[in-house]
Amino acid sequence: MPELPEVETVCRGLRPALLGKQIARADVNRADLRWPFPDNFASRLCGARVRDIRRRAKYILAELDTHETLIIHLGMSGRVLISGTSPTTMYREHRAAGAHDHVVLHIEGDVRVTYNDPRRFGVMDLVQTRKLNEHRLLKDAGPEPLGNAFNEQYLEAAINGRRSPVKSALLDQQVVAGLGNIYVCESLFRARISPKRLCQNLGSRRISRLIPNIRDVLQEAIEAGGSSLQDFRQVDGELGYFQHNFEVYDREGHPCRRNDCGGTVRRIVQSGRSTFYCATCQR
DNA sequence: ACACGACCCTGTTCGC
DNA sequence: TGCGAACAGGGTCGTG
Repeated sequence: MPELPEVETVCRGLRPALLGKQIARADVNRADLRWPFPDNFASRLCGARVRDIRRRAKYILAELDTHETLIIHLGMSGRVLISGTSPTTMYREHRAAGAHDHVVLHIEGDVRVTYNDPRRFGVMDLVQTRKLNEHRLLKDAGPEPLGNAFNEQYLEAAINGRRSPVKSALLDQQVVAGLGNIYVCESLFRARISPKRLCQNLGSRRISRLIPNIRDVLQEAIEAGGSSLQDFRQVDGELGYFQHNFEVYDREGHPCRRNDCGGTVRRIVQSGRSTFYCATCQR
């Protein structure tokens, strides 16, 4: 579920609840997610104050005043929910502890941040802030697709000579950081590029079309609060709305939405993942 | 170096 | 209604 727009939505929701606030207690309810939690995880969080919250690729980075940064990845099914009982907060009331609530941060002022992840493909780690960029999960990440470094010259060089389909290349987090299956499908549709086209046959015109279409679809999804499939929620429990704007994702057999195209959305499998596209207008 | 499949784990949906 | 197979937005690892 969580690709760049969903992670960005979570970050934006966490900021008002956490910035400048102290973590009074951390309940860590199991030993691991995808990997073990770091040593003394709960005690290192306890008493820390949150100085900054930002996103890099699909990672949430919470910088603490203890010179450490909490790294959170939502995997496929990770969710973050904020609750509170204080009348000064706008969050829904605390719920009973649920299945798969693996970590609960108790924030000063009776606010809770709950991390829930049924499949446990998520990750949490705590590292020295000054070494953040050397972290194994972050050091090889490609440029942010919404940043200036992600431009035509960069992308052309990054995928030049690759033999793989463009779909696979765009899913590679070293090529560009933060895209996932949904937004790659949607970007390729907007750019009218077949997901099966090999990188080496893209040509500069298609590459230049790709850049603004990737940016636009991500920006629009962020503004819609992300996409809610299954039960992805924003941190306050609200749904995201961008799923209503999908043009190909999960629309197998439906008519292509491009004016006068007349094609039908197809589903194929590429490197084990579903790809949705219109073979009539994507070339 | 690159590209692909298997794998991690649980929940939901679909076909019989 | 029950049951197994297929599938799901993530990434890593080993293999050829």
